[in-house]
Amino acid sequence: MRNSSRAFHVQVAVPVPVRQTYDYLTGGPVTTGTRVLVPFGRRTMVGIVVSNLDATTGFRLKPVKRVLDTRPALGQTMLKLLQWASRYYHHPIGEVLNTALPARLRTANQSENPDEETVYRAAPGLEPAVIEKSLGRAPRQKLLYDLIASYGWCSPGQIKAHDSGVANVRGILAALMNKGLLECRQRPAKTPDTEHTPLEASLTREQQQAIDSITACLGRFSTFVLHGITGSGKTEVYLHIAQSCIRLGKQALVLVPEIALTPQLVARFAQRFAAGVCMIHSNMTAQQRYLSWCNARSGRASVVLGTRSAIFTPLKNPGVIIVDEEHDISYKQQDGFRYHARGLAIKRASLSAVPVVLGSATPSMESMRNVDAGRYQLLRLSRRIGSARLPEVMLVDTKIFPLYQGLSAPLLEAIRYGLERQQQTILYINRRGFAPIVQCGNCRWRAGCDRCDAFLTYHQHTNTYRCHHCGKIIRAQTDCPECHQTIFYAGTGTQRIEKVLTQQFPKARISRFDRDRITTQKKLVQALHDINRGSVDIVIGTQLIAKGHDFPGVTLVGVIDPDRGLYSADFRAPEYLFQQLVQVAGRAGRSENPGRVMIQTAHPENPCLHLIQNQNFDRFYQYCARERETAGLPPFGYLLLWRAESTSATAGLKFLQFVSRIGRNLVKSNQLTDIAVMDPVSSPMEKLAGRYRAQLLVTAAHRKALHTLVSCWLEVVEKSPESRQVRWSIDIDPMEMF
DNA sequence: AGCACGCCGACT
DNA sequence: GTCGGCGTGCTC
Repeated sequence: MRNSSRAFHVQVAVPVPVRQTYDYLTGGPVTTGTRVLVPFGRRTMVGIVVSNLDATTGFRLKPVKRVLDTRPALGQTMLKLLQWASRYYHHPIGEVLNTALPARLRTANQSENPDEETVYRAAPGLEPAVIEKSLGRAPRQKLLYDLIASYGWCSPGQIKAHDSGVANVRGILAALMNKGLLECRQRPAKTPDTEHTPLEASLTREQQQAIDSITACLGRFSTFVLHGITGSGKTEVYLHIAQSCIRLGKQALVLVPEIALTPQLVARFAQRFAAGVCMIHSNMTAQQRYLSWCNARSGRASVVLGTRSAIFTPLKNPGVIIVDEEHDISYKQQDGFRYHARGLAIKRASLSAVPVVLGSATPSMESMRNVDAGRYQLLRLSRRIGSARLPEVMLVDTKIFPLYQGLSAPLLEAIRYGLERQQQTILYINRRGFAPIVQCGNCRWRAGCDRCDAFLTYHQHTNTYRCHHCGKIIRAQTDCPECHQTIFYAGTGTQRIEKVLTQQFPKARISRFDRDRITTQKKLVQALHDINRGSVDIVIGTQLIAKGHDFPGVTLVGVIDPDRGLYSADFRAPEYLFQQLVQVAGRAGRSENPGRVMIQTAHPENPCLHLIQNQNFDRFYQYCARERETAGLPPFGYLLLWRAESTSATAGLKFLQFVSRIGRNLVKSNQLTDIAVMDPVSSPMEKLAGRYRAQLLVTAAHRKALHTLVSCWLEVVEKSPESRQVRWSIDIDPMEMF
């Protein structure tokens, strides 16, 4: 490649798994964050300029093929955030930058300018007879044509907003254009009207204090933990803060764990801020996401509401970042670039000098530790709004009250009591299907998945055995494949509870609320609606039911089987159990009628359950904190997990043994204290979907030393031929260890 | 990640 | 004698 007279060099991050950038020649300096088309080996790729250089590298540099943006796709703050994230998570910069771009910008396709929109009007000067002839046999085209003719210049968005009952507006517009009945032109995109419905006037004193504290910090960085018990009105606080931002001409970024599961929160924002809200989630098409991205960047959207990846949405004028249900582990990406959206939210807020609000009924240990250390400010909502009180929680000892088909006599009695009074019940059981145990009564053979280290669950409705880990489905058998004796089904899932209740309460209206039944967003909304208008008496649900829904008619919550969560290998199990139970318990007693929660357990003496019973978050936090501090676990120590997977049973472990040898040598040679490299082990579920997984845990007392170690460690490992034998990854601050 | 180069088994 | 297996190495 000729080294021409062009004097400018740029460093470009290319989306490949390599911890390095590549230099190219340009005709002049290029603003960092700009997308460029570059030759890369035999390929042509879209990269991002990360810096301009004046020094020559000695390489025979290739020139950039084309500069793709007039305005950088990644702004300076976003670029800084992503470079920080790349270092923090030790993930290649090119891949990090790539995940932050909307899919539409990952290719060189010349994007139409989203700041302009196409508007249409009826072509002038046409004879009515001509129009009649063209549209006589196309009623939907006629409807739309008449609408446009009466409107004048209008955009597809405005046409859709008329809700004329016509689907496929764009297709029909195209048809009308083809017939020559419409003409079109470009115009600057219109800012949606942001007329708001008035905010709730009556706030509790605590709500008002929280709002005041946060709005007082608008314009500078500050981290708030909003600890609000279930039903205390956190959403109202978010809405007020967003409102204050908008008044200052700024935008609010709101993260939620899963948009599909929080239609009520989404609806409240949409109601308040109308067209000013834009959504970012995985069910949208690439084009829809891109439009939301553009609306956020141009400032047209005043509220951006999205899941984990929405933390990468550019904002013209950031005002506040809100992370709802901040403890939720779905904020942690579980593959590829394993970032935590809460962590990025805090970093982003500090770079943008805006406040960040972490809201939860059960804040994470990490956040509470930061409160203790004085880094975050704690705001509390300790009372429910209106006349609602927190439910009373009882433990039902199943050693005293034996279970019949998963249900104890006191729980059945409580359900009957509720039915007589037309009050609703939620039964929480975090296990789908009919029975999780499929076993031979004679030889003890048990049905397992051949692709995973997991047993199969019996699903009665379809008469199948299913693996809940890889999705494998096989036909149910009548007798044992080993000894041909009869197979029996033991244990309890949602379907069994449904069947038993139908027998026990034949007149009750029972609805099952799990992934098998609720398959689409539409069904979810329908099911929530049915519960809220009282056409259901008993709801049997998994985690799906626990998240953020407001059910005013529910007075009883029964927890069928929390014991699996009590004695798990994962040190975070008590925290997760607490979060889950507080969340599901919070569904009870949200209006005038007091609520009751009954937890069935064979271990009523368990301290964790006691703390849940008292719903004393602070004591629960202190209890967990003591244990974690003693063990040097997060948030008092730091974790790093090497993961490896392979189709061979031993390759992963072998690779990690190699990795641990290198790690230990580095620890020794650098005299690093307080860092422990454990032994590689098979993952708790070693085989998953046909692949064998292993992991290597590293603990450290200080983040900085661990960070430095990882950098050297990776360098050595990546250079080795061993690292090419298996698929491996590194997980900073791992949340789940399976 | 791709994509090519490179060195050993079953085929026209 | 070639076609093609996937191990190894590089991409400014």
